[in-house]
Amino acid sequence: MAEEKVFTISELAAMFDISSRTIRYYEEIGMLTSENRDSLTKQRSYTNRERRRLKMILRGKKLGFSLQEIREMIELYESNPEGEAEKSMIIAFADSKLREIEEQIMQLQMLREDILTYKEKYENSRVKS
Amino acid sequence: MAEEKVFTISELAAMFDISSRTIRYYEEIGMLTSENRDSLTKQRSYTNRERRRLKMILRGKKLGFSLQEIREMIELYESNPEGEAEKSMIIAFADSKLREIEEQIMQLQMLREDILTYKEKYENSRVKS
DNA sequence: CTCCTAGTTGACGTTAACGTTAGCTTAGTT
DNA sequence: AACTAAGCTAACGTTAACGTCAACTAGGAG
Repeated sequence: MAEEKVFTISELAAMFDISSRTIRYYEEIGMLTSENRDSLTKQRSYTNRERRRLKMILRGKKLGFSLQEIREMIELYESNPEGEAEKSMIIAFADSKLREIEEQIMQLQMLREDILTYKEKYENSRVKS
Repeated sequence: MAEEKVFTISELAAMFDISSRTIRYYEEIGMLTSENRDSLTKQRSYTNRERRRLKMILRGKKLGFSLQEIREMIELYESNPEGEAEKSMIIAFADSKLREIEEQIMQLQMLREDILTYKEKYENSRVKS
């Protein structure tokens, strides 16, 4: 197996155009982990696994979810349910999130239509170039 | 013309399930106006026009936009451009917002797919009822 | 050895978006 | 007349999500 590439905190920050502080903050509140820190220098290092996790967090943010909501989704995503009851709970949670997301998509499409209509109003009133 | 119905602040708040304070706050930062306040009691009253405006604000919030961004969109929406230059600016702004929104819709659809896939994984592993 | 760069840990500062409380007025009961 | 409900202003409080700054350490470059 190829040695997996690891990143420093500022490399990771640059990738997503955020600050190092933001990454440390996410760790502070337990949304990101940095195991295998250099035992001497205490420097953090990140693997692709953490990079993907961070990407999920930032996607959630862009969609308007709070870090708290994102945390719940991710925890669910990475949970390993034991019994049938837990599985059912997960499915129920997923369903409710799905409805939320579908509602959001619909609203966005309506907003899109509104803006389009609005825009056309001005395009049609322009002088022919 | 029929007399237009007006609402008190708490009626309006109840309609949208928000607090009166929130409405006053929106006025404070200039996103909502309440003309025609009772000259003696200083009580605010709202017409359908303001109700629609509030609805737009709340829709924006649900979609994850900040009040500042929403303010810009509404200002644009209600602006009355004079020359061709202004119209072009409005159209350009609308286009950029449209791209933003379309991107957001795409991301949401991807998230939706992810959740669906994830959910099916658990549904298929359940015992037949 | 000196300097510079990157990183670290506190800890306090900041902004948006309201919540909460106090003290006052007015309108409508009882 | 006393009380209650709804609203008002002014002002301080709160939470999320970082920004910023100080004081320190380790690893190279020259």
